[in-house]
Amino acid sequence: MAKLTSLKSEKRLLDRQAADGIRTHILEGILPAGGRLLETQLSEELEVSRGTVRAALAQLAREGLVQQVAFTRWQVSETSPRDAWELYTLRAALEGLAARLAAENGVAADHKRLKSTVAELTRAVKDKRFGDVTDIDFRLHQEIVEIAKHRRLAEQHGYIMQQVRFHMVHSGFFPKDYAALVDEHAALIGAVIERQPDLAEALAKSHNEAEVKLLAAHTEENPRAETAS
Amino acid sequence: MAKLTSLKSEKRLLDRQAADGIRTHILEGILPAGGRLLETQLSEELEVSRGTVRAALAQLAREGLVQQVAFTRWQVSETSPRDAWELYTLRAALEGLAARLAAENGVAADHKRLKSTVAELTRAVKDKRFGDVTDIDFRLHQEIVEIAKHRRLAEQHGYIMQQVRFHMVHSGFFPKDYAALVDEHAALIGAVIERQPDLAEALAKSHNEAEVKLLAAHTEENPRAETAS
DNA sequence: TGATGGTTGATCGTCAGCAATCGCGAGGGG
DNA sequence: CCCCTCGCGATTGCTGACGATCAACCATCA
Repeated sequence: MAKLTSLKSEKRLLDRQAADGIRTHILEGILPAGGRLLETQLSEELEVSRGTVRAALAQLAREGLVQQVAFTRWQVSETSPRDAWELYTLRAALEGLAARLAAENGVAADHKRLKSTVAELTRAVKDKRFGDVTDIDFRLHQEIVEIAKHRRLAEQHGYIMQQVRFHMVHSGFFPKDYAALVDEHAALIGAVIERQPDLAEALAKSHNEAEVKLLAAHTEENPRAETAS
Repeated sequence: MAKLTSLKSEKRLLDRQAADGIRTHILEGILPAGGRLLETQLSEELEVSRGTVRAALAQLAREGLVQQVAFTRWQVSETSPRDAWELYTLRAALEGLAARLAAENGVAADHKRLKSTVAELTRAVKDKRFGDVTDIDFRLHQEIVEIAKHRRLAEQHGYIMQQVRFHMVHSGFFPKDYAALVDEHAALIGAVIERQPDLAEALAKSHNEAEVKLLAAHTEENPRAETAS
């Protein structure tokens, strides 16, 4: 008998699927930041019951993409400069730990995968396929986290990166200095492969600090009327 | 006319209240690790509907105290040495950031509160009120996080600390060297008050690393039949 | 103008019920 | 005796409908 992949391995609970659908809409920017979400409308569009929609919205609220105003409304989260600062500082702390662990634990196969992704990133920058650059950038950081073999870290990092992506889409902030971006990633991956935990952690942190400074400059230039927390 | 206090200040959504009730039971060790939770039974005991119980359990699952086995059962999470390692490494990263921010941002009132809590901790150790020591220890770390003024950090730290408490209750691990505990906390708070971010971050991390080593020794001495992840 | 009260529409919580799935033991075959 | 299969009971997953509660809007009236 040939090896079969389980059919039900990807069978997911309905509320998760509903959350996936809404999440995709939010991350693609189809739903505007601060936009209202109606339970009944969502339940009709997704063809699930209102209870299932409520469970999905609660999940998304935990992920930080949606906010619940008790007894009143559900809405897509807003983006403020304060949020961006929180995301990048927290991301620096988490990725610092991830880089350290990856440098300590990574095996040859991991190193090979990282090198391959860095090469992809370099090619995309050289070819000026800037749309792909962001995706590969995200994937590279995710691979480091996976090598760290830390379930809770991976989960938290995933939520943070989701919010980073959300913030990028809605604030129009994207990296600009692609040459520096490639250099920083190459240095970080080099430290991981050469098993230098301290250096890897430091590079991961400084990489994020560089981005938070760029973001601060961006929000200076593009001030928005956002309510302070 | 006497001033009235808002009635709704403590009015909470019912599913949150249900989650609070179950959470307390779990954190006090009344429900054993791995113990099964029946939706029907909980709804009868808490006198809420099954739907509300499901919402509460989903919330607790997101907090890491409960696990959902699809179509089969809800159960209290298990504690493994791997979990403990994850909790302490992640906690070190988060508290490192918190200590850094607290050292940068703390004002006089914050410093006063920290000193007061350290004094409480010192007194409790001197009086050998070891039950109180743990609570004050937790509160001290929470105060540092609050001073950092970082919403997402505070949220994540809260969830982690909840799981740490859960793990302590169910694994029987408690600090032993109370003198060193007081010294480490005093040094950390000193660095925060003297506005030395680098030192504060380093002390917060080493404090947690010390604990993870104690824990490793503890699990060596008290091996349990736990399933590896 | 500004306070009052009513209307509207949304969320919150409950309930009864059915479908989907799993665990486990009885039963049968080797 | 062991192993496999089947079926039953228990539990979870999901639905639709309902009443209660709450916020926002609007008309009324002093």
